[in-house]
Amino acid sequence: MIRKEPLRPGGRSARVQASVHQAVRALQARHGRAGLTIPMIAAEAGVTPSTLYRRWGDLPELLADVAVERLRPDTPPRDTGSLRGDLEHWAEQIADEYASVPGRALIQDVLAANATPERAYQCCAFLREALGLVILRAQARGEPTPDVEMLIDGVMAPILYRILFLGDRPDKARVKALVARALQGLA
Amino acid sequence: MIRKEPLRPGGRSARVQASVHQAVRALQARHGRAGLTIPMIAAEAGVTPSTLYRRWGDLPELLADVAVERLRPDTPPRDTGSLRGDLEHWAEQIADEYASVPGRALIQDVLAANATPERAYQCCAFLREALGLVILRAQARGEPTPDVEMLIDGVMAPILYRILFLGDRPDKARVKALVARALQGLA
DNA sequence: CACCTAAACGCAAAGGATTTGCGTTTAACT
DNA sequence: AGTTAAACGCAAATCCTTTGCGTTTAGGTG
Repeated sequence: MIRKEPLRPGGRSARVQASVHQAVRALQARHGRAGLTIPMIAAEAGVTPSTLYRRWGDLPELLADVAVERLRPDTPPRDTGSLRGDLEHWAEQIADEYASVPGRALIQDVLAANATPERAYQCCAFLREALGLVILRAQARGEPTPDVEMLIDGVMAPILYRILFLGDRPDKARVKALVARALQGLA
Repeated sequence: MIRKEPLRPGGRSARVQASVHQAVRALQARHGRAGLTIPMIAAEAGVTPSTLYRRWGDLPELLADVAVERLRPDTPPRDTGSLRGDLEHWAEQIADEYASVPGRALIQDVLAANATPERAYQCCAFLREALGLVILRAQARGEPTPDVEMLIDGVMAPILYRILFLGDRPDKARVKALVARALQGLA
């Protein structure tokens, strides 16, 4: 949904986009992710391949577009009653989601689309938004809080680094330690 | 170089591999990275496309193979006389290298090769090795040292996260702060 | 409400890329 | 020197990608 909406005349943008996204989800669920092609997606979505080539350029771009939508959080972080609890619970949830086979593939799809780095930025923005909410709740409780960048560097970056480069979901103890370290020495 | 060496009969493995790697470097330097194709690389390397398809499967795998070799460090981290100095200097160097346009592309190539996650692991191993050396030198000086995983989480992960997801090379002040925080509270 | 315009789409042909079977060459081992 | 199996070159078949052109659609206008 990064493309500018057609403010000018023609364009059935929305309808095609929706059916293509749905087609990709269906095909990825049915077959694996490997071997997915643009003609295949076009057939499933009921459009011609040239439409997809014109709109997205190539398969990686299309997959990245779908991936960003799927990475968009559907629910805000759970309120556990404390900053530490919120962070631990939410970081665990993100780790589970991103370390799963489909989750890791989504991140790869986003990072592989080298034509539009804005998509990777968008994914980080989802995390920032969630962290911002957690921080606001903590401030409302009167707890001392770190800033968002500290949590990005101290908690999210290590989790994502390990998932991406080591194929390794950090275990609960490590996540707890990352959170503890990020909260260390607050006023 | 991940493939098992041909311990059995045939195979001119090494010769083809070398000329293909060289061809990719030459083509990426001449034209951009975009628009690179397997037939193009095959022509430059003086082999037939089918050879490359049989050995690597597809373009992302081939590019990932070349990228890992190019990410292999050629010199050990400089000895500045102190652990903090070594880490700061080396982290700056890695940040510069990985945040450059070709550097970022190499990392993307490595992460995009979803058939062989071992390559991403290998890249992390390069960093671990360098960090291990820095730590050994510090221990020889009698300095207290963190363990490698602490530095991976505290210094390398944030740098790489920001380069990959934000397209943003952390500035010198942030790198210094990351190092300082990772060294905080050592025995 | 009817008309106008430009973007998006479908179709189909042309141009490349990918796959695959088969014969040949190469390197290690005897 | 002979043997063997992997790797390679070649070429045909298949599939994907690109592109020109006519048609449809959505938004703007009189």
